[in-house]
Amino acid sequence: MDKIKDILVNKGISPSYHRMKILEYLVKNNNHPTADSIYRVLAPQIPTLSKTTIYNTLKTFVSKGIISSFAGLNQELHYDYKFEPHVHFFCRKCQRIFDLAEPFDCFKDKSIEGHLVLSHQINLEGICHNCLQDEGE
Amino acid sequence: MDKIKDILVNKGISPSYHRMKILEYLVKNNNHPTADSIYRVLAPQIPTLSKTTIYNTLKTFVSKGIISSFAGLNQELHYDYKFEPHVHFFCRKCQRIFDLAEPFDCFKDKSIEGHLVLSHQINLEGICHNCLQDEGE
DNA sequence: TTACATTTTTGTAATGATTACAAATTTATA
DNA sequence: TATAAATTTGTAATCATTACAAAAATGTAA
Repeated sequence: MDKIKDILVNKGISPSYHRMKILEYLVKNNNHPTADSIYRVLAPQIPTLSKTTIYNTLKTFVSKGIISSFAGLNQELHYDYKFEPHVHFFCRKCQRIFDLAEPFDCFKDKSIEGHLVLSHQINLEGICHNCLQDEGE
Repeated sequence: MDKIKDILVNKGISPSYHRMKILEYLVKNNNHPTADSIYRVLAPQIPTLSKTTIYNTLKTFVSKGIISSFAGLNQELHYDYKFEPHVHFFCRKCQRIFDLAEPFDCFKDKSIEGHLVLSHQINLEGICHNCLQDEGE
């Protein structure tokens, strides 16, 4: 839990209880949660927690570079603590999101056709391993 | 205009007037429009046009593979008729979207770690050429 | 052409994620 | 302890998108 606090302090964010709990959730669960799914898990444990706090906190974390966000198949924002380079695979059947290794590294902080690239996202879409097996049955 | 009609008929979509005008707009304007921006342009020319028709039509086109869609910086859906492989660059300052050449081709219809990849999107974010120049001034 | 069925479009209301904002609470500071 | 600042809450607003039923347009058969 001190590790969580350190992350916040190092980024100049005061480590309030709610912020620590939300970041702790993100660090421990690499399941691409949405604001709503975080709320559903944490609200029972923290009865006073409001959804606005979730949104505020996530927005703060993204702006400070602690987490990243990306749009899912239905436009809902998902959040990600993971920072090793990876790509997201969206399964059209089960709607789950998988992390896959990034097979190259040719964008970050480069200049491409005169444009300065600060971040990049690679999104794959298709049928996941499990759903392919289910189709076969 | 016959070309527009052919595209629709070939995909099994009956070429109604509104559908043709919307597809014509997409074919002629490679400016990544949103449903709303299409509406703002076409509504004055077609006074009876409703926004729901825009949404319905775009959804039909996407499902038939005539156009593709992607989420912009603010989650709004943008539409694209272009089918040569390309990546999208989002400028954080001017919010414009640029098409850049795709520097490799290693996803489409491949199987990666057991998952079948049907489509992919590469999104870059940063400061565009023009905005970099403005900063220098 | 007319009558009927089907398709397309419209317009309004609903949905759902996100944000704005002011009040309430908590925390830090003097 | 008193006061200021930061954080959180809760409700209401926003905005893109969708649902849905009515209206309009189109196609078809007699």
